[in-house]
Amino acid sequence: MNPSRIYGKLLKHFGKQHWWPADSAFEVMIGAILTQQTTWLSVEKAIENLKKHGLLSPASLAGAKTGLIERLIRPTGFYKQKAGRIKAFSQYLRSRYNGSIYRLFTKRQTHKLREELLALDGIGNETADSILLYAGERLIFPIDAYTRRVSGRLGHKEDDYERLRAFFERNLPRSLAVYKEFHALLVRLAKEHCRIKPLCSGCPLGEECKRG
DNA sequence: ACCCAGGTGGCCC
DNA sequence: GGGCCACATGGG
Repeated sequence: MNPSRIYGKLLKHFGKQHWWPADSAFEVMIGAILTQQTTWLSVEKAIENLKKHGLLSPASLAGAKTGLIERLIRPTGFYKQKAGRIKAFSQYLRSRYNGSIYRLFTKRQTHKLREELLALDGIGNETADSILLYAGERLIFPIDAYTRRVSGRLGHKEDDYERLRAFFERNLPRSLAVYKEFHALLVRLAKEHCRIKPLCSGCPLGEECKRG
């Protein structure tokens, strides 16, 4: 399969997705943790709750009561785990970077930053890469379950995270805008057409899909 | 009453 | 390297 051609088709069919919806890089990072294994609608509610309580900055979240964070993010599920993780993440930003997202991202090699993020509790491959791309403006292509499913349907055998990421990064133009948009488009496509019960009518991929 | 959601970490072999 | 499991609310 040719990712660039797929990207063109999806963009033409769906239009721009305008990811990542957030008011700040920190909001992107917190959203990236909250959105694990849940719907974006739930994350929006949680983010709204945090905002209402003034808890959308590293300093405020780092000092908040864990029980309060749990209550505010409950709709996203796994809320005890996630509350501890976003608090610990905020404390890490506070102690290591004085709460400055700018200091976190500026003058840092991407792969070093990636290793550093991966070492944190609750930040795995996809979350780290979403943060790097959408909050850090790094040329990293995140692989999520939908991207895996779509590339499988397109006949691509590779399933290993790093190899799949390398494949997309090798075959896409080196453009932040393209990376951001394509990842979002793949999610959109999979949601509408590649669920377990496939809804293939109207799928913009047509004959390219080799399901089964 | 199921099944799924923009994963991660722990444990096992 | 892989396969299973817990984590948990909310919507179809």
